[in-house]
Amino acid sequence: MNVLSDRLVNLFGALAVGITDRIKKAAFDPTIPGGGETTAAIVVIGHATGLSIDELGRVLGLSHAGTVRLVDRLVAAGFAVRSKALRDRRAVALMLTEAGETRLSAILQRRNETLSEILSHVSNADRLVLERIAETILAQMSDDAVSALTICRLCDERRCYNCPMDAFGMLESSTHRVDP
Amino acid sequence: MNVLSDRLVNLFGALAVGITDRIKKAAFDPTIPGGGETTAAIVVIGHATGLSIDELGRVLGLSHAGTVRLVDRLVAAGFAVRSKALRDRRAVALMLTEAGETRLSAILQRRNETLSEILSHVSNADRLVLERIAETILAQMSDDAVSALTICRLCDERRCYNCPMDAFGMLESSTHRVDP
DNA sequence: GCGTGATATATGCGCTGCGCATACACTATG
DNA sequence: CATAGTGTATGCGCAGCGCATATATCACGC
Repeated sequence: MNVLSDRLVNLFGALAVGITDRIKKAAFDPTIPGGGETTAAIVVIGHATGLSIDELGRVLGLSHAGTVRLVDRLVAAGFAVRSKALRDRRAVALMLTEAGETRLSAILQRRNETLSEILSHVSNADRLVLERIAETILAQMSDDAVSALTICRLCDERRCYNCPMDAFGMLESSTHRVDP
Repeated sequence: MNVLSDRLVNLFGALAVGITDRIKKAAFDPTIPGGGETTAAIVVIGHATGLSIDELGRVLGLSHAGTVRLVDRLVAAGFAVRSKALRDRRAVALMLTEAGETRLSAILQRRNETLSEILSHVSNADRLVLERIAETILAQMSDDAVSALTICRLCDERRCYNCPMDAFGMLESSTHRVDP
């Protein structure tokens, strides 16, 4: 067993909590109805376009009913649509509207700005180590596409070249994103 | 301006979100009534013993009324008590009961185990760098005791030797913790 | 000492988001 | 074509929170 200092454990935990607070605060959009994970829902739908309500609920850790209401709010606000799934006529294929895509871009931009500002105080050499550490830990924190998407539910995955979470595959119902 | 890769931004953000999820899941105690930040309240009261409801509310980011109800739940469950503040007879000095201390220990232990397991996959050399990075970032993320406590609201501060957040001082109403 | 504004706490009220139970539609398998 | 399984939707009630307000105490000026 390695020597693992209590101090590192605490600093690392505090860092995660503090950074997450900042991310959520930055990503929060008051024009999107509903608090909690509603903002994350837009990111997830944008990334895994065509996913079902059931899958979205598992990614966000919500009950089925809660997810239906969340989607109701998103649809009512004009940010997402329920379209017909290709394979399964029971299922719904969720996708963003133009307005939803606009919100998504704004969310991701604010998130990226916040994180960039924070990371700007870390030296170039340390950034390389940090990237390796993050990659190592992330790779062992997920089992499947759902848990990977849960962790990445506020990520700008289009700008995550060689994302380690791609190894966990995609959701059943989501269509492949076509790169612009 | 330094070169800051989009990939690092995303991995770092995903890491923070994923770790925070794990921490909150580990810290969550079903025997404590009320979700949300109720668990964190026990940690905060344990650390800043004697703090007022107003201060607790600012640390947790809740309204005054919400904090009063949170404390109501904690008191009803027997985990905390409202005692009389020394200086100000309007204010309440919050402190944990024996049962509350027991819960606190269990919460912190589960948190520490979770984080230790995650960090066990990081090499010793990288841990040194990670500790330095965390220290650097944390030091510039706080302004005062309230924001420092917010970030540390799930920390085991008794095991955080030379904690960088100590630089931001203590809350007005909290009495100094006496080391055992 | 006394009045005035600020501060700390407590409570009535209503809203929102969520989960549970249930109903319905479609699929899959025999 | 019957039966079990899966995906979605909805009635219902609850828990947590914020807003507005009331009460007690403090701080300060006169």
